[in-house]
Amino acid sequence: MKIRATLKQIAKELGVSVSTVSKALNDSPEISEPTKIKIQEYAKLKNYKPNLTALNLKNRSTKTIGVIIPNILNSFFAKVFSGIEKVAEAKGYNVITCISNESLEKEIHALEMLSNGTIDGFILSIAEEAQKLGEFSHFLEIIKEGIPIVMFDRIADEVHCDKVVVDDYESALNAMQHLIDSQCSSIALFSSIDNLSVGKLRTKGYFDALEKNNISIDPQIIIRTDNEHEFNIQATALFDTQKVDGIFALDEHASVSAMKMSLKAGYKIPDEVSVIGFADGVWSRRLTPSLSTVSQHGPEIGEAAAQLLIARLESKLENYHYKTEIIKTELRQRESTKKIG
Amino acid sequence: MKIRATLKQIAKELGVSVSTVSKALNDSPEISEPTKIKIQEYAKLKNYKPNLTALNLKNRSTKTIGVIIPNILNSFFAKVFSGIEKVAEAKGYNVITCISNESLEKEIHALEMLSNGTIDGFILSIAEEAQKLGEFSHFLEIIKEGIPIVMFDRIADEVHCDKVVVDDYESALNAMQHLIDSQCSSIALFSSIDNLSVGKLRTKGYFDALEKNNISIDPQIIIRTDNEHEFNIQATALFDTQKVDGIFALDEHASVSAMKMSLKAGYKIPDEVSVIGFADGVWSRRLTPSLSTVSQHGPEIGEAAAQLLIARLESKLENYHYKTEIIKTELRQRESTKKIG
DNA sequence: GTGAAAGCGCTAACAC
DNA sequence: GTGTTAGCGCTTTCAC
Repeated sequence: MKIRATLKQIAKELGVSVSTVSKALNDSPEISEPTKIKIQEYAKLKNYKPNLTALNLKNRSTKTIGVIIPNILNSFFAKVFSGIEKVAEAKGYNVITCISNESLEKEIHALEMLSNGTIDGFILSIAEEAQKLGEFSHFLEIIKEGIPIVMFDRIADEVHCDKVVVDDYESALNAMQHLIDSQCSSIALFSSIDNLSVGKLRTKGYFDALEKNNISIDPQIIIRTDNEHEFNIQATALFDTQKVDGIFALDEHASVSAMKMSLKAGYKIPDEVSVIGFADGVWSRRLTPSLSTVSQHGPEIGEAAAQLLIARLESKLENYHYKTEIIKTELRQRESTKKIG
Repeated sequence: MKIRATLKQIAKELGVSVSTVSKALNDSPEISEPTKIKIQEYAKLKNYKPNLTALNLKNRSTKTIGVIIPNILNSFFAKVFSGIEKVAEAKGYNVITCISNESLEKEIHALEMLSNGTIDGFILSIAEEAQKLGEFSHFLEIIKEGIPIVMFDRIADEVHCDKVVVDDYESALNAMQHLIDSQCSSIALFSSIDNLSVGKLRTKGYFDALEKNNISIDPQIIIRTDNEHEFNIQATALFDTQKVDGIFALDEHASVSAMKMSLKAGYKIPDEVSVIGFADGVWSRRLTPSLSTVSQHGPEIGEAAAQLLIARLESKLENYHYKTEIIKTELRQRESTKKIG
């Protein structure tokens, strides 16, 4: 194990001072060409790399972004992450990642662990548990310490910071309108994320779309749960007892279950029942029939969040005006919904 | 923006020396109880957190693992990542993540960017481009600098380091045997990852299984490509011209295409054609019919890799004996294959 | 043009 | 028991 070359070492071996070496390697005009060349070549030979930790200490900045994601196995978050990483990489930032696993405790721990000089700022989406309990004081603490936070997707109005969200309410309205326009009149709501901010917004879109179109609400065909197990029970029961001609699903599990259960119940999709859901695009296309989805542009969300954070980190003047950026969704019509002529 | 509390500051405000504060906060027995308490309470009040960057500089270690992943949108890597993160978190390590996006250049860049004191060691899976070109010198460089690397899944025999792999060859043999035992005699090979080390191993398993069972090789029903586009062309052609009663697919795209195209071609699965593939378990279950897969235990791979790396980092004595750990796969029989009585 | 010295925040050996 | 000092690796004034 070769030990890493340092300025001091090079200086000694070349019989010059540390500061000369430093300046030479930074191509300072103070240093004469000959010495500069000599030092630079020697450094290359020795494979010298400046120690970033030391630089960070000096600069009081680490060029590192902390990302806290509730669940990396959820492809939406993986996509957002890829967007963050892309922008970060382009701007010379590192990304340090923690997974809260939807747990408040792990979220707090991650925040603690990184808020000690390791990172310059956070990008995060709130853990389910925190959102369910309405517990956001750990974020406020961090912000009070002067570390900027950008929240995406699952946000909290109580926390003042930059945010990137999807127009969940609008996109629900929109998706519902599409179902209604294609002659669905008895549209079920499928949600296994009723505890999340985004779930609530989408649900509101469902109700408002019905109201706007003078369709009465049928509580029998509405499933609002906060976990997959309970969802499965209720959905199975629903298929046994109710008839629907449309399903609006608020999350991936609900979307796919809607498809699978409809097929099993003998429905023809989309002739007898249309399905629209929030789900991963690649996999939705792979289903037979393919699933129409509300596409959330995950990478763009990540990119926007990273832009926002880096902009704030690099703006000298403190700008107390927090921005909330809204990324538009898109309705992807595939085979699970009827074409509207 | 409140400025972060430092030892120096606290020392001044309390009228003691920096080292007293440091010792008090580290609960050193050298310090008397009263002062200790006084200092500790004041520190808590000021919300003091030791600056990790400074500590890292002092300790010449960062308790941070660099992870380089070819593509986070591939759920296999996301799973491995979650395993890495879990172990790292448990052992008090941070995880810093880069995505090579299958590009050699980005892989080199990530390696460079982090090998300057930012991280203590790497966990990575080789980018497709690097593997295709057989270009591994950048890894050797890093190892020569004394930074340990653990490779997983896509590895290179040329690089001596700790490794974690799946028994790709064995699991291919195994999956093939299952198809053969369930009376498939004309089994297609579907691969869109023929350039990867894992793809080659699985392919070898395919051939050897055929040979062992005295089934002749039919080149007409073998698709070996290194990209999805070319794969789609060849697969479409195959379904137009050939008849098969079994498909062994080496990657997710090939697996799902096999299902979708079979259904479209009017095959009954599994009665007329059986399909086994390497693919994500959750989504395979969601397909109709559900897909039988070779399950790779992604999280376990990540956990093993992290264990291996941390063990090496924390072992004082240099142990030149590199380990290769093999994580067993499991054949998950679902609806796309016939039950064997 | 080159070097000495201070300092980023922290710890630890060594005085007192 | 408490303080002084040196040093981790680097940059940057300020002398020379």
